[in-house]
Amino acid sequence: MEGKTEISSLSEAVIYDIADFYKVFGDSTRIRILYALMENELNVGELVQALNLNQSAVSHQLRVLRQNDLVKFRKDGKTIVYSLDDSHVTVLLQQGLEHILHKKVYD
Amino acid sequence: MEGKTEISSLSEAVIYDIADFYKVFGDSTRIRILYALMENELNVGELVQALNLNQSAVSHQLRVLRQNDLVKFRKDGKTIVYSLDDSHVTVLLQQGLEHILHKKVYD
DNA sequence: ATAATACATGAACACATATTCATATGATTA
DNA sequence: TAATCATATGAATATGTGTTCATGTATTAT
Repeated sequence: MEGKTEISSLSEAVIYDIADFYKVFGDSTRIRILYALMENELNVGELVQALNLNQSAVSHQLRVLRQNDLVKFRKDGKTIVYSLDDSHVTVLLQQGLEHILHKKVYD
Repeated sequence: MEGKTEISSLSEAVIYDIADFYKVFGDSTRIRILYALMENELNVGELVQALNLNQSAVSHQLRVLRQNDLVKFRKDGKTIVYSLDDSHVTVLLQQGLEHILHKKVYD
Protein backbone atom coordinates (compact mmCIF):
# COMPACT_ATOMS: atom_id res chain seq x y z
CA MET A 1 0.00 0.00 0.00
CA GLU A 2 1.11 3.52 -0.61
CA GLY A 3 0.42 6.82 1.04
CA LYS A 4 -2.75 7.09 3.03
CA THR A 5 -4.24 3.85 4.17
CA GLU A 6 -7.44 3.37 2.26
CA ILE A 7 -9.68 0.73 3.65
CA SER A 8 -10.78 -0.20 0.17
CA SER A 9 -7.29 -1.31 -0.71
CA LEU A 10 -6.73 -3.51 2.32
CA SER A 11 -4.71 -6.41 1.08
CA GLU A 12 -5.53 -9.98 1.90
CA ALA A 13 -2.46 -10.16 4.11
CA VAL A 14 -3.59 -7.25 6.23
CA ILE A 15 -7.06 -8.75 6.56
CA TYR A 16 -5.61 -11.98 7.88
CA ASP A 17 -3.27 -10.17 10.23
CA ILE A 18 -6.10 -8.14 11.70
CA ALA A 19 -8.19 -11.25 12.22
CA ASP A 20 -5.24 -13.09 13.76
CA PHE A 21 -4.61 -10.19 16.06
CA TYR A 22 -8.16 -10.20 17.37
CA LYS A 23 -8.09 -13.98 17.59
CA VAL A 24 -5.47 -13.74 20.29
CA PHE A 25 -7.87 -11.76 22.45
CA GLY A 26 -10.70 -14.12 21.66
CA ASP A 27 -9.93 -16.71 24.32
CA SER A 28 -10.97 -16.39 27.93
CA THR A 29 -7.82 -17.98 29.30
CA ARG A 30 -5.63 -15.49 27.49
CA ILE A 31 -7.87 -12.64 28.57
CA ARG A 32 -7.61 -13.77 32.18
CA ILE A 33 -3.83 -13.93 31.92
CA LEU A 34 -3.63 -10.49 30.37
CA TYR A 35 -5.89 -8.86 32.94
CA ALA A 36 -3.96 -10.55 35.72
CA LEU A 37 -0.74 -9.12 34.32
CA MET A 38 -2.37 -5.71 34.10
CA GLU A 39 -2.17 -5.44 37.87
CA ASN A 40 1.17 -7.07 38.60
CA GLU A 41 3.88 -8.83 36.76
CA LEU A 42 3.70 -12.50 37.69
CA ASN A 43 5.77 -15.61 37.20
CA VAL A 44 4.29 -18.72 35.65
CA GLY A 45 3.62 -20.44 38.95
CA GLU A 46 1.82 -17.41 40.31
CA LEU A 47 -0.35 -17.26 37.21
CA VAL A 48 -1.16 -20.94 37.58
CA GLN A 49 -2.24 -20.38 41.18
CA ALA A 50 -4.02 -17.09 40.70
CA LEU A 51 -6.07 -18.35 37.77
CA ASN A 52 -6.36 -21.93 38.96
CA LEU A 53 -5.14 -23.33 35.69
CA ASN A 54 -3.01 -26.20 34.50
CA GLN A 55 0.65 -25.24 34.27
CA SER A 56 0.94 -26.57 30.76
CA ALA A 57 -2.11 -24.65 29.62
CA VAL A 58 -0.61 -21.44 30.98
CA SER A 59 2.71 -22.06 29.28
CA HIS A 60 1.01 -22.79 25.98
CA GLN A 61 -1.03 -19.62 26.16
CA LEU A 62 1.95 -17.55 27.27
CA ARG A 63 3.69 -18.68 24.13
CA VAL A 64 0.81 -17.38 22.02
CA LEU A 65 0.93 -14.08 23.88
CA ARG A 66 4.70 -13.88 23.44
CA GLN A 67 4.51 -14.62 19.74
CA ASN A 68 2.08 -11.77 19.36
CA ASP A 69 4.23 -9.37 21.36
CA LEU A 70 1.58 -8.91 24.00
CA VAL A 71 3.76 -9.99 26.91
CA LYS A 72 7.43 -9.79 27.69
CA PHE A 73 9.39 -11.76 30.27
CA ARG A 74 12.54 -11.74 32.31
CA LYS A 75 14.33 -14.17 34.53
CA ASP A 76 14.13 -13.59 38.26
CA GLY A 77 16.05 -16.21 40.24
CA LYS A 78 14.39 -19.52 39.59
CA THR A 79 11.31 -18.13 37.98
CA ILE A 80 10.33 -16.36 34.78
CA VAL A 81 8.34 -13.23 35.33
CA TYR A 82 5.84 -12.15 32.70
CA SER A 83 4.41 -8.68 32.19
CA LEU A 84 2.45 -6.82 29.55
CA ASP A 85 4.63 -5.82 26.66
CA ASP A 86 3.74 -2.15 26.62
CA SER A 87 1.07 0.29 27.58
CA HIS A 88 -0.56 -0.12 24.21
CA VAL A 89 -1.74 -3.57 25.29
CA THR A 90 -3.25 -2.04 28.39
CA VAL A 91 -5.15 0.45 26.27
CA LEU A 92 -6.51 -2.32 24.10
CA LEU A 93 -7.65 -4.31 27.14
CA GLN A 94 -9.32 -1.29 28.67
CA GLN A 95 -11.18 -0.65 25.44
CA GLY A 96 -12.42 -4.21 25.27
CA LEU A 97 -13.65 -3.95 28.83
CA GLU A 98 -15.32 -0.61 28.27
CA HIS A 99 -17.03 -1.86 25.16
CA ILE A 100 -18.53 -4.77 27.07
CA LEU A 101 -19.51 -2.73 30.08
CA HIS A 102 -21.09 -0.20 27.75
CA LYS A 103 -23.17 -2.90 26.07
CA LYS A 104 -24.26 -4.94 29.01
CA VAL A 105 -25.18 -4.37 32.59
CA TYR A 106 -23.51 -6.42 35.26
CA ASP A 107 -24.77 -6.14 38.83
CA MET B 1 -19.45 -5.05 40.32
CA GLU B 2 -19.85 -1.82 42.17
CA GLY B 3 -18.57 1.68 41.67
CA LYS B 4 -15.36 2.04 39.73
CA THR B 5 -14.52 -0.85 37.49
CA GLU B 6 -11.59 -2.59 39.05
CA ILE B 7 -9.86 -5.01 36.81
CA SER B 8 -9.09 -7.22 39.75
CA SER B 9 -12.74 -7.89 40.32
CA LEU B 10 -13.62 -8.79 36.78
CA SER B 11 -16.20 -11.49 37.03
CA GLU B 12 -16.06 -14.65 35.03
CA ALA B 13 -19.05 -13.50 33.00
CA VAL B 14 -17.29 -10.33 31.93
CA ILE B 15 -14.18 -12.28 31.00
CA TYR B 16 -16.17 -14.53 28.72
CA ASP B 17 -18.05 -11.61 27.20
CA ILE B 18 -14.82 -9.81 26.40
CA ALA B 19 -13.36 -12.92 24.81
CA ASP B 20 -16.54 -13.53 22.82
CA PHE B 21 -16.54 -9.96 21.66
CA TYR B 22 -13.00 -10.24 20.29
CA LYS B 23 -13.79 -13.64 18.83
CA VAL B 24 -16.24 -12.01 16.46
CA PHE B 25 -13.42 -9.90 15.00
CA GLY B 26 -11.13 -12.91 14.88
CA ASP B 27 -12.31 -14.24 11.55
CA SER B 28 -11.10 -12.95 8.21
CA THR B 29 -14.44 -13.35 6.48
CA ARG B 30 -16.18 -11.24 9.09
CA ILE B 31 -13.38 -8.68 8.96
CA ARG B 32 -13.74 -8.46 5.18
CA ILE B 33 -17.47 -7.96 5.51
CA LEU B 34 -17.06 -5.27 8.13
CA TYR B 35 -14.43 -3.34 6.20
CA ALA B 36 -16.55 -3.58 3.06
CA LEU B 37 -19.47 -2.10 4.98
CA MET B 38 -17.21 0.64 6.28
CA GLU B 39 -17.24 2.21 2.82
CA ASN B 40 -20.80 1.61 1.72
CA GLU B 41 -23.88 -0.11 2.93
CA LEU B 42 -24.35 -3.21 0.81
CA ASN B 43 -26.99 -5.84 0.30
CA VAL B 44 -26.20 -9.51 0.65
CA GLY B 45 -25.77 -10.11 -3.07
CA GLU B 46 -23.38 -7.21 -3.37
CA LEU B 47 -21.33 -8.54 -0.48
CA VAL B 48 -21.23 -11.97 -2.10
CA GLN B 49 -19.95 -10.43 -5.33
CA ALA B 50 -17.58 -7.91 -3.82
CA LEU B 51 -15.92 -10.45 -1.55
CA ASN B 52 -16.28 -13.41 -3.90
CA LEU B 53 -17.87 -15.57 -1.25
CA ASN B 54 -20.54 -18.22 -1.04
CA GLN B 55 -23.96 -16.68 -0.39
CA SER B 56 -24.64 -19.04 2.46
CA ALA B 57 -21.33 -18.25 4.10
CA VAL B 58 -22.12 -14.56 3.95
CA SER B 59 -25.56 -15.06 5.45
CA HIS B 60 -24.17 -17.17 8.25
CA GLN B 61 -21.55 -14.60 9.10
CA LEU B 62 -24.02 -11.73 8.86
CA ARG B 63 -26.04 -13.49 11.48
CA VAL B 64 -23.06 -13.57 13.81
CA LEU B 65 -22.46 -9.88 13.19
CA ARG B 66 -26.13 -9.11 13.79
CA GLN B 67 -26.23 -11.08 17.01
CA ASN B 68 -23.31 -9.05 18.25
CA ASP B 69 -24.87 -5.74 17.24
CA LEU B 70 -22.08 -4.95 14.84
CA VAL B 71 -24.34 -4.53 11.81
CA LYS B 72 -27.86 -3.37 11.24
CA PHE B 73 -30.08 -3.94 8.23
CA ARG B 74 -33.09 -2.61 6.44
CA LYS B 75 -35.22 -3.78 3.56
CA ASP B 76 -34.81 -2.02 0.26
CA GLY B 77 -37.14 -3.41 -2.40
CA LYS B 78 -36.17 -7.02 -2.94
CA THR B 79 -32.91 -6.85 -1.09
CA ILE B 80 -31.72 -6.47 2.46
CA VAL B 81 -29.14 -3.80 2.94
CA TYR B 82 -26.57 -4.15 5.69
CA SER B 83 -24.52 -1.41 7.29
CA LEU B 84 -22.33 -0.97 10.34
CA ASP B 85 -24.38 -0.62 13.48
CA ASP B 86 -22.79 2.59 14.71
CA SER B 87 -19.65 4.64 14.53
CA HIS B 88 -18.26 2.82 17.52
CA VAL B 89 -17.74 -0.21 15.31
CA THR B 90 -15.87 1.94 12.82
CA VAL B 91 -13.59 3.17 15.57
CA LEU B 92 -12.85 -0.38 16.65
CA LEU B 93 -12.05 -1.42 13.09
CA GLN B 94 -9.77 1.55 12.59
CA GLN B 95 -7.92 0.71 15.77
CA GLY B 96 -7.40 -2.88 14.69
CA LEU B 97 -6.04 -1.70 11.39
CA GLU B 98 -3.76 0.87 12.96
CA HIS B 99 -2.43 -1.65 15.43
CA ILE B 100 -1.47 -4.00 12.61
CA LEU B 101 0.00 -1.30 10.41
CA HIS B 102 1.96 -0.05 13.38
CA LYS B 103 3.41 -3.49 14.01
CA LYS B 104 4.17 -4.63 10.51
CA VAL B 105 5.32 -3.10 7.30
CA TYR B 106 3.33 -3.77 4.17
CA ASP B 107 4.77 -2.55 0.87
C1' DA C 1 26.91 -35.38 40.56
C1' DT C 2 22.12 -35.98 41.78
C1' DA C 3 17.84 -34.37 42.85
C1' DA C 4 14.49 -31.04 42.74
C1' DT C 5 12.31 -27.03 40.86
C1' DA C 6 10.29 -24.09 37.22
C1' DC C 7 8.93 -23.84 32.89
C1' DA C 8 8.41 -25.36 27.96
C1' DT C 9 7.13 -28.52 24.42
C1' DG C 10 4.96 -32.32 21.60
C1' DA C 11 1.29 -35.43 20.75
C1' DA C 12 -3.39 -36.87 21.43
C1' DC C 13 -7.86 -35.72 22.16
C1' DA C 14 -12.04 -33.15 22.50
C1' DC C 15 -14.52 -29.39 21.25
C1' DA C 16 -15.68 -25.29 18.63
C1' DT C 17 -16.43 -23.11 14.39
C1' DA C 18 -16.39 -21.91 9.26
C1' DT C 19 -17.87 -23.50 4.94
C1' DT C 20 -20.67 -25.97 1.80
C1' DC C 21 -24.78 -28.18 0.02
C1' DA C 22 -29.43 -28.59 0.04
C1' DT C 23 -33.54 -26.63 1.08
C1' DA C 24 -36.76 -23.40 3.25
C1' DT C 25 -38.87 -18.86 3.67
C1' DG C 26 -40.67 -14.74 2.18
C1' DA C 27 -41.34 -11.17 -0.93
C1' DT C 28 -41.98 -9.63 -5.61
C1' DT C 29 -43.26 -10.12 -10.46
C1' DA C 30 -45.56 -12.27 -14.41
C1' DT D 1 -51.51 -18.34 -8.50
C1' DA D 2 -47.19 -19.72 -10.12
C1' DA D 3 -42.63 -18.63 -10.75
C1' DT D 4 -38.63 -16.22 -9.62
C1' DC D 5 -35.48 -13.78 -6.80
C1' DA D 6 -33.00 -12.66 -2.46
C1' DT D 7 -31.83 -14.23 1.74
C1' DA D 8 -31.87 -17.44 5.68
C1' DT D 9 -31.32 -21.79 7.83
C1' DG D 10 -30.09 -26.72 9.02
C1' DA D 11 -27.12 -30.57 8.63
C1' DA D 12 -22.80 -32.47 7.40
C1' DT D 13 -18.11 -31.98 7.02
C1' DA D 14 -13.60 -30.28 7.55
C1' DT D 15 -10.47 -27.58 9.85
C1' DG D 16 -8.75 -25.10 13.72
C1' DT D 17 -7.74 -24.58 18.52
C1' DG D 18 -7.45 -25.33 23.71
C1' DT D 19 -6.46 -28.55 27.22
C1' DT D 20 -4.26 -32.40 29.11
C1' DC D 21 -0.74 -35.85 29.78
C1' DA D 22 3.74 -37.11 29.40
C1' DT D 23 8.15 -35.72 28.97
C1' DG D 24 12.06 -32.57 27.96
C1' DT D 25 15.29 -28.87 29.29
C1' DA D 26 17.60 -25.77 32.07
C1' DT D 27 18.71 -23.95 36.35
C1' DT D 28 19.37 -24.23 41.27
C1' DA D 29 20.12 -26.64 45.61
C1' DT D 30 21.80 -30.54 48.33
